Amino acid sequence: MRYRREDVVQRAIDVLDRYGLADLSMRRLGQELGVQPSALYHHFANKQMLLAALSDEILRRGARPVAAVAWDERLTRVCTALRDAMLAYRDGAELVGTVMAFGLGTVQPYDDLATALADSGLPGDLVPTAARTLLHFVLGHTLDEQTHLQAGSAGAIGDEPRAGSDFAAGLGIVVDGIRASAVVG
Amino acid sequence: MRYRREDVVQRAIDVLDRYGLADLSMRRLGQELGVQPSALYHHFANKQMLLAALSDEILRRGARPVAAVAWDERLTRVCTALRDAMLAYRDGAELVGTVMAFGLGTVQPYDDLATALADSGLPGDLVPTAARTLLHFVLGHTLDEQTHLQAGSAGAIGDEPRAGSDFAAGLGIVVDGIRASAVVG
DNA sequence: TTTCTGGGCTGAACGGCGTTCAGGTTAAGG
DNA sequence: CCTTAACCTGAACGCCGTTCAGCCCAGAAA
Repeated sequence: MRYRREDVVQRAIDVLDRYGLADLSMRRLGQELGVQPSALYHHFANKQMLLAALSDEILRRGARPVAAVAWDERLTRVCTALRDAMLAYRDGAELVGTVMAFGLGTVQPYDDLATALADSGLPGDLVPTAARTLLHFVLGHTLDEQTHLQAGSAGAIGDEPRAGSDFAAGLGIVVDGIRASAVVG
Repeated sequence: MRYRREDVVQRAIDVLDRYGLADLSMRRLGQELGVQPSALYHHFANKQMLLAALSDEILRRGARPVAAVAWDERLTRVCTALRDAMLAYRDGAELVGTVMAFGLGTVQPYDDLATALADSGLPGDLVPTAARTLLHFVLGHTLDEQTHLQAGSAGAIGDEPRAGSDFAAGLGIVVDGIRASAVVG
């Protein structure tokens, strides 16, 4: 059985979802494919690049077209779609977060936010700042949520549920802040 | 030479600041102390606990008394102090971030924020949400900033400087959002 | 059908890593 | 001086990412 790049990505996402990021090693993935670990280096320069490809694929699968609505509603939908995309796979938020921290992978999420912010009436030089602020919130909140969710489902201590509405509330705060800067500025 | 727990923490912070988190291994630290790696396990149950102790110590060293000023000014100072504390050591933000993600280490930063938010007029059930939102922003922004700073000082591509004022601007957005919820709610 | 070619892979090794454990050593209080 | 507990040794276990010389075989070209 010979594989192409996309086959490896698919299988890696399987392993990620079943065993978690910590157990997604090159050796494990090779074994899962019935292949030597070194074979993977014909598809990816190193593990970082493989992870970047995983992150991109997960975000691509979670991408949803955003309707042309009011900028704040649109912003909410983009952020929620990003969150949902990461929550769709085990350790998805951790994966996407580390890939972005290394400066690898798509900047699609940032671009989506910047685009939505263009209609907000925000002064142009605040758009990148606002986009990054939203990104940091969504990444941080989702990472937190996913970690606690998985810790809970692993039979750990009964962490307060902290409903998904907490995300909406936190996002509301940030969007309100953007609105304030948009109206005043 | 025999060491106590705090000696190990001090030396580990040295290694962290000089070589970075990736090169802070138990073997490396043992070697730095002239001690077998296994000796470290008499002071810490595992590496995670050591890192948690490092994180706590770094935050403790950066702690500053916050004056009794208006809640928003106070919030800004607490967040800035947290950022400064993490920026004071190489990979400080990454360290503190991972320790908090694992649910280890102090919750001092969270408590400080929650305390400052108590005077904001925010409805009580929004205080935890707002505190976490601020925490996610500060952690995410500082991690980003520190990563790019260090990449830049390593002679990499000339990333746009993105002045420290970007932090203030982003923080301003979130604080504005809190003010909006405080006034309306 | 045969030849060629290059993408995919093997197998072994290198130098790391966190962690465990049985037992030795040493500083400090009685 | 003796005891005791804290501290440490040395070796091993089973992982990890990555490199490299060379083999194999599907499919295009002749």
